[in-house]
Amino acid sequence: MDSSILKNVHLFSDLNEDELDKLYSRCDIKTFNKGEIIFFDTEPYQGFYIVIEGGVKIFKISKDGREHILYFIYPFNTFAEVPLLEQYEKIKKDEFSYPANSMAMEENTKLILIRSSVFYNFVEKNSHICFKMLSSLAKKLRHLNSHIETITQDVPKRLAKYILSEDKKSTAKQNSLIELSISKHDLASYLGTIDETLSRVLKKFQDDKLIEVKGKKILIKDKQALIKISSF
Amino acid sequence: MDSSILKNVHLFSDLNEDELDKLYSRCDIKTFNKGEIIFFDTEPYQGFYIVIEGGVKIFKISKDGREHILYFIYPFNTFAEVPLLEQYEKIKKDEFSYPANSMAMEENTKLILIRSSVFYNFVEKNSHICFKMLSSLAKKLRHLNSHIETITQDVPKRLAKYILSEDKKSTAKQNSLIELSISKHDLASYLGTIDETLSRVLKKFQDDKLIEVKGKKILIKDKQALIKISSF
DNA sequence: CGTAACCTTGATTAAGATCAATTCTCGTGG
DNA sequence: CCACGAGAATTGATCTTAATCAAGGTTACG
Repeated sequence: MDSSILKNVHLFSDLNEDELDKLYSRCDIKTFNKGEIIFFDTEPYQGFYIVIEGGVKIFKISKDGREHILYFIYPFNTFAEVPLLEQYEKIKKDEFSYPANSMAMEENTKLILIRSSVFYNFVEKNSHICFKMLSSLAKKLRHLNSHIETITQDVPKRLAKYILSEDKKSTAKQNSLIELSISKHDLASYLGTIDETLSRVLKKFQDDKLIEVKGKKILIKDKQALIKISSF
Repeated sequence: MDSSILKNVHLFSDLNEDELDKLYSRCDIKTFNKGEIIFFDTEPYQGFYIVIEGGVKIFKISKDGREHILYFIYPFNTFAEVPLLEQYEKIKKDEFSYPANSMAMEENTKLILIRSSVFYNFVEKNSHICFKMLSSLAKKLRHLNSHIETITQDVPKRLAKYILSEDKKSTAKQNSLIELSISKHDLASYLGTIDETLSRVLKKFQDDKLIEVKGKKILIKDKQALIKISSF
C-alpha cells in the first residue's frame, strides 16, 4: 500500500503526487479485527479516520445497553470529522471526545488515522479541501435527516425502505437479488429494533411473497408492494 | 434594519462594513406570520435562510400525516444550507430541493434569504467563511446525533432530557423555572410523540413532584430525579 | 463433528398511539 | 366587562406494535 491509495478518497482527489506523499507519510495506518473497538465516545479526540479495507459501524449505546447504529462506513469514506471541525473554532481546547462509538465489522479492517494537527496543516496549504469537506458533511446531514424520518415509522416501513435503498445501489431490474453487507443483528440495530422483531418482519414479508430470504441474500419478488409499504 | 444586523451571524462575524453592505444589498428580506410555510421539501432550492426575528421549525411529514420536528431555529442562526453545499460539487445541477419543510412559529418572523449564487460569489472572495460554515455544520451533525439517541429512548426519558437541556440554557440554580419557547404541540412533535402522551407524562412528572407546570412555565422541583430518569 | 455465534419462533407484557369526549384559555366583539 | 367560540390541552378507554423473556434451531468454522 502506498500514498496513491489516498487518491480514492474524495477529500484528497485533487491533490498531486507530492502532496499525497507528504500527507501519507504523516498518517497512521491501523488494522482492526472484526468486533474490535476503534474508539469509544468517551475517548479524547485524536483525529478522523478513513476506511481503506473492510467496514466500520458507528453507534451509540443507551444506558440500558441497547446499541443504535447511525452509519456504516465503507472503503474510501471518512468518519469522525465532527470534533475536528468544532475544534477549529475553539483553538487549543483539547477536551473534545468522539461523538459516538465505532467498531470494525470485518476481519482485517484497514484504517488511516489523520490527526487533527496534520489536517489543519494541510488545509492551510490546500484550502480547496474545505469545500470537499463541506459537501461530505452536507451528505452526512442529509443521511441523518432521512434516518430520523425512517426510525419514527414502524418497523415494516423501515425495513422496506432499507431493502429498496440497497436495491437502488445495485443494478436495478425487476426481480433483483441483493446481498446484505451486514449481519442481521447490525441491520436490526440500524433500523432501531431488535433481532427478534427483524426476524419476524422478514418472515412476514416472505409469507406475503414480497421477498425471499436465504442467509444474507434477499430476492425482491414484488417491488411495487415494497414501495407501497415503505411510503404509506 | 441595516447591514449591521449581519454582524450577529456567526458566519459573517469577521466581515468588514463594506463587505457586509455588499452582501446585505444582495439579500432578500422576508416576513412570515405564525403558521406560514417558508418552504416545503418538494420545492426547488433557492438558497439558505437566516432568522433575524421570531423562530422557525424544521420538520418532516410522514405519509400518514404526522409531523416530526428536527430543529428549532432562532435569531442569527441559519437553516437549509445542506443543498447549497451539495450543489457546490455538482455544478449546474439545479434540481435540488429543500431537505425538509419549514414554518414560522411566531408572528412577524423575519428572515434573510441568501441565494446560492450570492453565497458562492461571496465565498470566493472570503474563503475563511468556509471554516465557519464547517463548524456550523459540524454542530448540526452533533445535534442530530444526539437527537437520534434521544428519540430511540422512551418518552419520559426524552422529556426529562429536554427539560434539563432547557434548564442548562437558563441561569441554573436549584429550583429553576423555565419557560417553553414553543407550544406543547411542537414539543410533542420534537420529542417524536403526540400531544396526549406528552400531556400524560407531564402530569406524571407533576404527580411525582418532579416539576410544576403552569401554561408554558415549568418549575423544576427535583432536578436530581429528572437527571436520574434521563440517564437510566 | 462439536461448539459457539447467529437466527428464528412462541408466549407474554408494556409503552404509547388512537379514538372520543371534555375542559381550559384566551382573544374578539358585543 | 362579559360572553362567545376556536384552538390548545387534558382525560379516559381501547387497541396496536414491538420489546421482553425463554427456548429451540441453523450455520459456519476450527
